[in-house]
Formats: sequence, structure tokens, C-alpha cells
Amino acid sequence: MTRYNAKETEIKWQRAWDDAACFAVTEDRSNPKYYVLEMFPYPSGRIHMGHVRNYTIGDVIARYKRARGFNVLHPMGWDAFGLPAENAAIEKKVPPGDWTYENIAIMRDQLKTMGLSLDWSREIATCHPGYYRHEQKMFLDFLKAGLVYRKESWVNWDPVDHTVLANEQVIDGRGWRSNALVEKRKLPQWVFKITEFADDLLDDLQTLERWPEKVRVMQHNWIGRSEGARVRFPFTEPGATATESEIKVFTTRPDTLFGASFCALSPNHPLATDFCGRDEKAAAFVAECNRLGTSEEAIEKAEKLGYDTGLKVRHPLAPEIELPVFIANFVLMEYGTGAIFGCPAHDQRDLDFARKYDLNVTPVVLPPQADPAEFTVGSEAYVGDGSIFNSRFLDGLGVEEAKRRVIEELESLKAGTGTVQFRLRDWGVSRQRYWGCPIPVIHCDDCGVVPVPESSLPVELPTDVSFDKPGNPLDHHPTWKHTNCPSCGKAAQRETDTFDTFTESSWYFARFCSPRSENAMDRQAVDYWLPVDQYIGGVEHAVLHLLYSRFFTRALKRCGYLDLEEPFEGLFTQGMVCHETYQDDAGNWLQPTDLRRDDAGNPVTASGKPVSIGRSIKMSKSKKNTIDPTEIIGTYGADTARWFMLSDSPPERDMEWTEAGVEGAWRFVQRLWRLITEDVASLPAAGSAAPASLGAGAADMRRTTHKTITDVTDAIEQFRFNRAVAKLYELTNGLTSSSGTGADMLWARREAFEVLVRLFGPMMPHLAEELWQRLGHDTLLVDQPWPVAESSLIKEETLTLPVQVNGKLRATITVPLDETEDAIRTAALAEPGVQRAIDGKEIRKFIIVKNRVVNIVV
RNA sequence: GCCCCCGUGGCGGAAUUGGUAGACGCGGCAGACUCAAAAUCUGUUGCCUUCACGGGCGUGCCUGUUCGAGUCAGGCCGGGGGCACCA
Repeated sequence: MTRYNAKETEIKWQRAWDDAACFAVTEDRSNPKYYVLEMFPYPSGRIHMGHVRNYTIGDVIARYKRARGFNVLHPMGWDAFGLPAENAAIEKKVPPGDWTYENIAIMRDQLKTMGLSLDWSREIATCHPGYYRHEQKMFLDFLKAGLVYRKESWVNWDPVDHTVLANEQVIDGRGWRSNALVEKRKLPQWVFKITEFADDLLDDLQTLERWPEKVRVMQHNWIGRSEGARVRFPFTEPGATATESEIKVFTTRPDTLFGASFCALSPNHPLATDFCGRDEKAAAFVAECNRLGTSEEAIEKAEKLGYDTGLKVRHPLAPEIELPVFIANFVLMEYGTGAIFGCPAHDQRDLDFARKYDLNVTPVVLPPQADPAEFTVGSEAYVGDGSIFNSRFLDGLGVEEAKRRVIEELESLKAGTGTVQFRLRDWGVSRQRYWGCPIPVIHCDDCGVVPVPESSLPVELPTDVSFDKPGNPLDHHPTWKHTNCPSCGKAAQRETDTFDTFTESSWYFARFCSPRSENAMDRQAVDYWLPVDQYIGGVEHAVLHLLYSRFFTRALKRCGYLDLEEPFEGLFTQGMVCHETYQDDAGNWLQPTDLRRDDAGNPVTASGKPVSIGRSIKMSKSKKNTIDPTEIIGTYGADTARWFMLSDSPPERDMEWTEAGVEGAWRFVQRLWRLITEDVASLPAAGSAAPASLGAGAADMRRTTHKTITDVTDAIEQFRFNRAVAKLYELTNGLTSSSGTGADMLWARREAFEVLVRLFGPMMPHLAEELWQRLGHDTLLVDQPWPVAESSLIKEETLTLPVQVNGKLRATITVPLDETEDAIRTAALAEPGVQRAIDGKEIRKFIIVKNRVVNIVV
């Protein structure tokens, strides 16, 4: 008996697929297309189990669809710009480009050992000028189309590293790496106008039927559409401020306008800035507000604070009412107009603020059944529905009606307008980084911001950069940024900021359609391949990457690159790969490979110290609970790793990687190998005609085989791979225990083997290919069509019917399909278990659900 | 605080969408083979009760709808995720 040699076999078939160029595709219109895409990896240096899970799922779909006759595009590339390359440059003195391309080479080899059905001829790396030059062109086109603009915005500035930090990189108000106190600074930033499509991006979520509901909800919340009104509050004194004669506020509750008791400005509001110029204490207050970070934690703890400017505004619908104007720390400049009116009775924040500064609290919404003479608001604002009171012409109206009525009134008085506000903000893409796509503009003292002419693209990154100084190496480079203005020819400077790396991943799926084209994308290629039929990746990209890609697709359409709105027709978000964690008695994390078992079977360190086992969490370097996929593939082969990935856990859920689980998968690989190779000699030759008639045993086997085709096909279609795996186990178990040497039986057995091999082919492609050959075929299994179940075989002739008495199972009877009710009744009553349960009681009802269940009510 | 998802054996999970709860795998137990072990194979494995036949209980908890509920409805409890001074 030979053991299956995974290592040799896998390499052999990978070469065979490669030699036959099985997975290289063109725009072949004789077959329907199917585009399978997994989120491309960042070339960090090694693949991890998350990649293995992601690409295994994608490969099952790609191979399955291919077998179903689709022309399948299944490409792979590298999301190659990013901060880790710069960190490596600083720590290891390796240029970021070299580091990245080396990592790509390593990871490409690692991925190839998985046996994925990828069209490697389409490989792309986003850090290659052949890729990012098109992105620069897109930027210029977006600029022309008004989809990009430049804006002063507040950023987290690290004064030591001289760079902008993302919110996630600010920890307790300090830079994550420099540990310096982060400052808020106003810097000019390039911004993509994603809000241009806010309504479309929201409305079209409804068309994404093959997206997880969860992701659609998250995007829905992120876009955050609110209907309300902009209302103008004029200052009581015309010269109150130098710039404006009024405060514009946004509210979703115009119905509570008569409950207003103050207005508040964001500390960053232009009016506040203006006022601070004349009031030192106000300036000190604003400085204090800016010092507090924007982290959730800081916000949570911060008390609601305000500074009374002493200015007053008039109520827009009741000019005799004057309201004080505060600068308040809880008003955000980024949302609405950066100013609010406060209605303490019906908003908790406003109420807290009003109590602190002793402002009026006038209720204007009366809860149902409440007495208007009695109702007051204490420490809790009333935010529910009700009827309006204390509000002049609105009295007696419901909340919704009052909103409409107020907006009408405001509009007729030109004191405000009904409006829609989004939470979604435009996408700032400027990063003070080296390892990203250069933003193709030039700053000229005379001409201002001048786009780089298309003929001068790409603006390539210099390779001779130094990371010795803090800040952006592009800025320090002796020559790179110095150039001439394309407009007037005078000496000018290049933009040294680069794009946010989410930019590259916002259109790579389109580049795969024509990866070597001189254009960003060939129209006939994207028209043929897009949209991506099935996109697969982690749920952590539910909002940013997926939303940016949806934006980019719309922007590209507007600029004539392609003609569709939604890039991803189907989306599947897979769960994380988890593993137990281990700590020694000092609390140090231990790697799974650092453990051994003592005589009692308890885990101990190499030196024999006790180890505590922690709960299973996502594999991460910091907790040291990672398993290296290359080691697993080296030991067990890719098929075993793939099979285990698909077994047990549903793919959308987190799974736990266990040694026992891998070994179980490995045993199954060996079992399949033995089952088929040991038996093949006794079987009729491949392609033998079916015997004239089949005995009961052979017919039974055929029924099981064809039922399995249906079950596995359905399971794969529904991404229920764990169920597909279970059905394949069942078929295998059945074949292991079946016997019989008749010609009909052996013929049915060959059929079962061939079906089995073809069904697990997408999951364990190398083993399947090898067994297909050993079954006597000289074709490649990957070129075989998916098996089709013969529906006539699947139909059962008899079925087992449960018999209940008062809803409790008492017996089962075996009856022919579609048996008459009378016969079922007789058979059911003949069961001793049924008789015992009836126990001579009167039968009140006899329920027979056809081919389902029998229930006797006594 | 708001929105969403999930609670089934020792464990991962099935259950044709209201019709035999626990498929399949892992683990455990018993046995076969073996000088022995590994590997492999066979049987068994929700809980309680009974010598046995059998009986009772059981899908987080409580109510309800139904001939029949893991599945539907209402209310709790627990876990997870997303958003959040968003006006």
C-alpha cells in the first residue's frame, strides 16, 4: 500500500496546469463570463492563514464556475504601496521598493504552492509606474470633472515625525510612533468629492442583492442621510462680527424651534475664530478644546463646556426672542454647518448644557396623554413623539407635520430651507508619505496649482531617497520636487504628498480586465468582464474600501472610462482564522510550536514550566498564536489545508485552526487515496457502457451518488462549503462500507468514484487530478464539466414517515411514495409504539401531511 | 445611547425554512490487528431513569400561536459586531 505523496503530486499538477495555460483567459464571447476576485494582499512578506482561507474560498468558486462552463477570470495582484515598506526602510535600511518587490516574489511562490486557478499573466503591483500612471491620469480627469478639490482641513499633526496621522494612529493624544503630543493643524489637502454621489451610493445599496445585509447596513449608516432644515439666526447687533450677520445652523428637529434657548458654534467655526481675535479668554477656551484629542475615549470623558460670547441672535420666527451665543466643545465643525441651536427639552446634550449654564428649558413636544399644564422636563430630555405645544402656529400638530409646516414658514420668510444632510464626508487623500502614488500637480508661485500635463505622466517616485530625517523623504530629496511650471515655465515645485493607499485598491478590479494596456482600461475588456461577479474578502473592508470602490466606479463612468455603477455584483465576507493562545506563568505569550506535552498530557514550555491555555482569538503576531501556512502546506500539502479550511465552520463565521482538525483532513486525504487506488484495478475500464440492468444494490449506490451531486452543487452555490464537505464524507463512508462484486455493482462503483473526484475537485484540486488520472483518464480533470445528476435516479421509491401522537414521535413507518391516506392510517395504527401512546384513548384528529409526517391527536 | 447579528451535545457545527433535533467532523470510550506501539479498521457516544423492553427530559430563559416550534410572535438574559457629542 502506497501513501499519497502530497508534495510531489501537487508540484506535478501545478506544472501540468501551468503548461496547459488552463487559467489564462481572453474575452471569449462563446461562453458566459464569470469574474471571481479575492481582495488582493498587501505584500507584507509572508502569506498568513487569513489569505489561505480567502483564496481557498475564491478558488472553489472559480474552479466550480469553470467546470460549469463559464469563462472565468480569476486574477491576482499586490496592493503594494503602504507604510510598512517605509518602516522597513527605516529599520532595515532597505529601499521600500526593493523590500516590496522581494516580498512579492516570496509571497507569489507561497501562493503558487496553494494550487490556485489563477491567471498569473494578469498579475499587477500597484507600486509599479505602469499601474499608478493611470491613477495619476484619473486624478487629472477627476479634477477636470470637478470630482477633486483642494481644501484646508484639520488634521492630526505629529510634530516630531513631521507627518499627518490618521485618527487610528493617535493614541491617548500622542503619536503612535514618536509618542509626541499630537497637534491639530490646518493643512491644504486633496479631497475626492465622494459626497457628489452620496444619494446614489445610498440608494443603489438596495440593488446589491448578493451583498451581505450587514455590509449594506454598515454603509447605510456610514453615509448617514438625515432630513432637516438649515435655519438662519440673525445677530441682534449688525456689527457683532466682522464677517457674518447671522449664524446658519442645521437641525433635524425644526419642529422644536420654539423650544430654542441658545445657539452654539464649533470652536473651529469661522465666526468663533473671528471672535477669538477680539477676546483672549475665548481664544484660550478654543485652544483648550483643540488640545483635547478627537479619540472616542477623549470624547466620552469630556464634559460639555461652553464659552458665552455675550453676543445675541434673534429667533427667526419670533424676532422678540433673543438667544445667547456660545462657543461649545461638543459642536463639530465637520458636520452640518458647524453651528447648532439648542433645544434643551428635547435633546439630551442640549439639556446637560442648559442645566450647567442655567438656560431656559421650554418643552414644546407634549408626550401622548400628558397634561400640558403639568408636563416638565427634569434631567432627561423627551425625545419621543407627541403633539406640539408652546409653539404658536404649530400648536396641536404632530412632530412630522410640524416639521413640514416650519420649513414652509422658514422658506416663505427666507429664514431657512428644508435640506438633506449626510454624515459622509469627502475623502481626503493627501498623505505626507514617500511610498505612495505621487499626486500629479505642480505648485507655481505665479500660476498657483497647475496639473502635470498628461504627456509628462507618470510622475515617478525617485528611488534614491533617504529616511535619515523625520518627515516626507520626497520633501527632503535634493532635486525631485524642483521642476518648472508647465504653464509659465518658471521654477516651481512638485506636490510632495502622495495618495492614500485606498486609492489604488479603488480601481484595481478594472485594471485586471486589461492589465497590460496602454490605457488604464480597455473599454471592450471592462465591458466584457465587469462587474466582478463574486468578490470575496474580510468584513473589515465593509465600509472604506468597498465604499471608495463604489465611488471610483461612478467617477470613472462620469469620465468615460467604463459604463457601470456597481463594481461588485456579489460580495462574500469571510470570517477570521482563530487559534488558542498560550501564556507561561510570567504572562509571556508563547507560540504553538514552543509547547510540548508533559507525561500527563498537559501543555508545558520547552523547559517544562506550566502553560495556561487562553481562548481562541484571531491569529496575530502580538499574541503569537499564528500558524505558518507554508509549514502546514510543507507537511500536509495544500489540499489538506484547503480541505480543513472548508470543513466544519461556515465560511462567513470565524473558524478555529486546530492541529486535530488538520490531522482529520489529512486522514481523509489518505482515506480517499486508499479507497480509490486500491480498488481501481477491479473496476471496469473508464468509459465502459452501463450494464443492461442494475441490481438493487447498484441502483441504490447510483441514487446516493446522484443525490450527492445535487447536494454538493447546492451547497457550493450557497457558499455552504462545510455542508458540501459533510456530503462528500457521507458518500465516501458509503463507498468504504459497500461491497458487491457483480458487474453492475462495479460499474456503479466506478461512477461513484468519478463523481466523488469531480465533486471535491474544486476543493482539493491536486488529489482530484491525480485520482482522475489513476482512474484511467488521460484528460485533465480541470477541463471536465461539472457532473449532472440524473433526476430520475434521485427520486426515492419509498420513504420513512415519522408517526407522532400528540406531536411526539412514537414510531416511523416505511411506505411507498405517495401512499394513500388509508394505507398510511392502517400502517401507523399497527405500530406497537403508537398503540402504547394512544393507550385506548379516543382519536380526535388524524393529520397526514403528504410525504412528510403523520400526527395522531388523542 | 442607536442600529445589526448570534445563543443547539465535551467541541466545530447540521436540520429540506413549521414536520423524525444532533447529519458530518473533532474528541472520548470499547474492541480488532500487533510481541508492542504507531497507523488502520469496527462498534459506541445528548442528559436522566430501567437488568431489560421501555419511559422521561432536552435547542439560553419565560409566555404565546399551532395538530406539531431549534425554526413564527412578544418579553427577558447572555455573547459578538458596527456607529456615536452627527444637532
